[in-house]
Order: sequence, then structure tokens, then C-alpha cells
Amino acid sequence: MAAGRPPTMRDVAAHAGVSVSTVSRVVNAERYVDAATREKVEASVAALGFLRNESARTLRPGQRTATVALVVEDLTNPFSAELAHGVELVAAAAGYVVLLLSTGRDAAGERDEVREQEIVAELLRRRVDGVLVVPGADDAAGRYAALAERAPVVFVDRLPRGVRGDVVLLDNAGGSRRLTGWLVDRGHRRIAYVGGDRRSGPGAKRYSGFRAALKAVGVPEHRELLRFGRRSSEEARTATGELLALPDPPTAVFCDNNRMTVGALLAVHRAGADVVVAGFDHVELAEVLVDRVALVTYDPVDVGRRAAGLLVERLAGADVAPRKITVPVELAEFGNR
Amino acid sequence: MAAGRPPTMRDVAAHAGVSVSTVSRVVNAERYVDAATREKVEASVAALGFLRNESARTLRPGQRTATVALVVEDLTNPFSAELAHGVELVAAAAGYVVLLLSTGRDAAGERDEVREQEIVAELLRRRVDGVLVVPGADDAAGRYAALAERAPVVFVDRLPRGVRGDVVLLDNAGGSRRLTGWLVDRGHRRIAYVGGDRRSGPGAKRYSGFRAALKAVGVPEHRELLRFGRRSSEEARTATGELLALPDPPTAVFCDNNRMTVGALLAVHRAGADVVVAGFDHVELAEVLVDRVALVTYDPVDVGRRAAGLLVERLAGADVAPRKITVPVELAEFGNR
DNA sequence: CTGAAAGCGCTTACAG
DNA sequence: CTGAAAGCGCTTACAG
Repeated sequence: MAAGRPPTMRDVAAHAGVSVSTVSRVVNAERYVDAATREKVEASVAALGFLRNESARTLRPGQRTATVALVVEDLTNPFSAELAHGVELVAAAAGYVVLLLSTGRDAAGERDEVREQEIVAELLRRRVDGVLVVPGADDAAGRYAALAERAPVVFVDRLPRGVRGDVVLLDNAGGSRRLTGWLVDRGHRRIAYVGGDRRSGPGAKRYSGFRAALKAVGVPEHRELLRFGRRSSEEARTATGELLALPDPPTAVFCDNNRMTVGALLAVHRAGADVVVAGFDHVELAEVLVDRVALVTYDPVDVGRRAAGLLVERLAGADVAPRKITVPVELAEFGNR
Repeated sequence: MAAGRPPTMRDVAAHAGVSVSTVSRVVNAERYVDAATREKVEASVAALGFLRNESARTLRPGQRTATVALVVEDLTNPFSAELAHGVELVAAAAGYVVLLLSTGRDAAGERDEVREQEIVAELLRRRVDGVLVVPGADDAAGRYAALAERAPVVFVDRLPRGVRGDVVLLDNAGGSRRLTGWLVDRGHRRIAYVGGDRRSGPGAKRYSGFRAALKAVGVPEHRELLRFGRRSSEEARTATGELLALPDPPTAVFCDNNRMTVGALLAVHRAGADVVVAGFDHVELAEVLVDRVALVTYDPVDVGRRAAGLLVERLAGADVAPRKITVPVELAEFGNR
């Protein structure tokens, strides 16, 4: 398991009978190396199983670590996982390796700011070339500003206030508007809303799209049908159950994200209620659960690919103003009825 | 964005009026530093925003990179994603950072051995302290042997032939046996099998558990009811559809993994067939789709935690024979009937 | 085309 | 308790 120290360029040089500089040139595929010399060195590299120590290379000023970091809250979320996959694809193709860090939540479900600070310091210590962040909140400015000063940062899904950086967002407001419009077009007037945080980030945009769509056609928003701050599918199920039990229940439920949709689907299915479920994010098997479902979907892998693309461009020297990409979303309709 | 070179220990030393050695001692929290000196240095560290260059530290022989790598085939798979989360939790707690690499598959769905070789080389170049691998095949020996010689490797989900290393497996055979037994106990005699590769890895164990359970109670295996080599839920759905259309259809379908289960659930649901679905892996909402379902479940996050735990122990110096952990699985039963 | 030498930012014996 | 010096494994001007 511990097989001595790995061979160094010095070992290769000795083996090939050349200088260390020459080995370096060969390893770096530089020009101006005699073909015969090159072959000799390559033979020694192979014979010794030499692999250049990247830490040593990196030490020289101007040298890159060829490392990018991806900071997410929780990889358990399918959005983050697929995003990470897209990031890895593009990063690897461009010669970067991905460092994965999750910020997590503390026991109370609150953001762990100490951990976030520590992550930022760690990335700085490791001199990563660039960072992709899916921020947990809009107020992360202070935390990521120090990072953004030293390395390009691309934000995904939300842009913290006051930080400079490229950003990749979903068309949250537009998607919500279309989804709500779809319900209204089908005659729904009492539409419930089950969601998480309505104050910031994607949740805020989704709620604003919902309101805008209702307002545009003069359909009233019923305050008693709005449920915010739900964090899990269980909480969404309970909330939806309560809504269905109302004297004048909704005819449709708008769900803010996939956990909300899962909860709502369960509640509607169990109640055997004649209610349409409309949700943001893809939910597997949704269509067979409830008579009629509409979902706003998009490809998280693509979000990751685009975000990594922006970062790679920055690292390649694109010296332009911060850019913003809005990934389009699609409305998919399912149902037996 | 590019704010000059970051401060070095030399800058801190000058600022604090001490030597570089002293700065190093303070930064490394060594003893034998005068309290006043320490404070002075800490003040300078803070003033300059010094963060020790980890590449430079690493260069010294015997110094660790505090980096572990996780190699998976595809993070899109929820198993890998949750596993990665478990790994990250334990690694971070132990002071390691996680490098994420996916091997992927080529266009034809075949393993990309060149990419795997390149990943191994990359990890060696970066001098990672240890590696967690979810191998794509049993014959990966040659590929990971070079790695295992230089750094501890923990294999997850399958152990390639001929490689030394710790391994964390699921109780595949046991889970399959119980699941099959559950079906037999309920009177099923014509049980279909829909699965992927039956030759190696988890698939082989699951199939052998299935056979063993049938054999134990003298229930015959019906060759016309076995479908292997299915790779997606679509392929599983088609296969299940065919099985249901047989003149003498099965009364239950055993599914090898979650994609198979999703496909089978859809097929049974659409056909309105009175068939029980039994599957390995958790499937969200499975219970509301089909009248009766049994699933073998486990916690992939826990698998990741345990694998990372083994690795961290190795890195802490545990010099013991290769260890094997088998993560238990649970049988969960759902249904309206 | 090739080599000797300096230097990247740290850590670590070795003195004191 | 503190500092001067050597050295980790590379890269890169500078000569030749």
C-alpha cells in the first residue's frame, strides 16, 4: 500500500541521462526538444511510472491548479446532483477537476454560516482556479465577496445581492406565469399555492410569476389558499390535505418545487379529490398519480453544463462584464382526463 | 477579480516583525510559541488576510494533501448522489476535501476505459490521500491496482477481482432472498424477473438470491419469465408489458433495481393488471401506483458514510487486513390490498 | 536544442 | 522560544 516515494523528475533525468529541465520540457510537451531526446525521456517516464507532482507544478506563480470547486447545499437534492454531473462533464472536458463541497444545514434546518466561511477559506487556501456556487440565500454577499475577489465565481439558481459574478438562472417567473396561465385557461379560479420561502431566490420569482399571471387576467388571489414555508414533501402533503378539507376547496394546487409537488400529489391521490396539480420541477411518475398534472421542467444537467461553460470561458481569459444566462423551462402536461 | 498575488508567509513575517519559521509555527498551532508573539502573528495574518498555500505545504515529503477522491460512473443516479453526500459529510468532518470524478459511459453505453485510466493518473498526479471507487465492472483490477499500490482505496458496491482494498457492499443476495421469500409466502409461483446484467456485481448477487429463495422452497424458476440486460426504465416497461401479455402471465414481477421497478410499475399500472411488484431500491411514490408493492431499501447516504469512514480510518493509520462491510437492507411493504 | 541556477511558498531539523 | 538555512518537486528565464 505504501510503496516508497513516487519517482520525481530528478529520477527520470538520471534514468534518461538528461537534465531536469529537459524532462520538464518533455513532460510539458514543449517544442525545441530533439526527437531522440524526447523518446529517451518518454521511455524513462514510462519505465519509472513517473507522474508529475501537481502540487509542485502549482507552486510557480501564474501556474493554475486546474481545479474548480462546486459548492452546493445538499447533493441529496436531485437538482444539485444532476447539476454536479453537468458541471463535471464540462470541467473534465476542459481539463479541470471538480472539488465538491456541501454547505449543509444545521440541526434546526438553518444555514451553517460558519461552515460556509470555512469552505470559502478552504477554497482560497487550495488556490482553486474558479468556483461554482449554488447559494443558499440572497444575503450571502459578505461570504462570497472575498472569494470573488480572488477567483472567478459563477452563481447558479440565485445571485446574492452585492456580489459580482456570472450567473445562471432558471426562468422562474416565466415558468410560473405559464403554468398559472395554463390553469386559468382551463377555467380554474380557486388556485391554491403550496411553497417554500416566498421572500427570496427562486421561490420569490415563482410566487411573483404566479401573482402576475392571475393579475393579468383578473383572477383574484385567495389568501386562505396560500401556504408558504413548507420544507418537505410531508409538510406539503399536510398543507394540501388541509386545503382540500376547506369548505370551499381549491380546484387546482400550484406547487413551488418538486418536494411540494410530491406532497400535493399524495394528498390529492389519497383524498381521491378531483383537483389538478401544477408544479415546478420534474417529478417522476407524476402523470400516473393524479388525473391531471402539469409540470414546469428543465434539464438540471444543462444548467450545470452552462454554468461550467461560463466559468471555463472566464478561466480562458474572457474579460467581459458579468454575464447572466437564463435557462428556458418547458411546460409539460400529463393526464388521463 | 484578479487582485494581485495573495500574501505569503514572508509577507506576514515582515508585517509582524518575526521570521517565517515563527509564522509557520503559529499557523500550524504548534506549541513553544510565546503568547505575545503568537498574538502579533495572528494579528498580521488577519490584517493581511493570509491563507496558507496548500500546494506549498503539500510539497514536503510526508505532508498530506487532505484530499480524497470519489470516482463514480454517473452522479445522475440517485444512489451515487446520495452516496456522494454521505462521503462528503464524513470526509469534511475528518478534514478532507472531496474530489469528484465521473467515469461516464461512451455513446454506445460502454465503459470508457481510457477515461478511467486518465482518472487514475490524475489522482496519482494530485497525490490524493485516498480514493473511494464505485467500480463499473468486476474486471477493473488492472485499472485500479496501480492506484491501490500508492494510496488506500475503498471500493463500494462491488469489489473488482484481484484488487486489494476495503469494500462496502449491500446485502444484495440476502435482500433478494427475503424479497423473493415474501412473494412466495403470499402464494406466488409464477414470478417474473426483470433486471440488468446478471453476470457480475450487484446484479449477479441479486439474481442468485432470487434463485436461492425459489430453490429453497421448491418453486420452479420459469425461464420464459426472465428478462435480463435491461438498462433503462423504458426497457423495463417494455419487458414487463411483454410479460403481462403472455398467455400465462406472471402474478408477480421481481425488479433488479430502481429503474426496473419504475418501468414495471408503469407497465402494471397501465395494463391495470393484478400483479404484485417487488423491487430492489427505493422508488418514490411506488406505493400509490400499484395495488401491492414490496421494496428492498437501504440508505445510500449511510453507505457513503461507512465507506468514507473506512477510508478515514486507513488514513489515520489503521494497518489492518482489508475489511468488508455489508450494509443491511430492509424489506418495506406497501399497498392497498 | 540543452543545462545550471534561481525561485515558487512552505516545513523542519539544527543551533542558539 | 526563535531564526537561518536547506530542501520539497517543479518551471523558467538565462546562457550557451
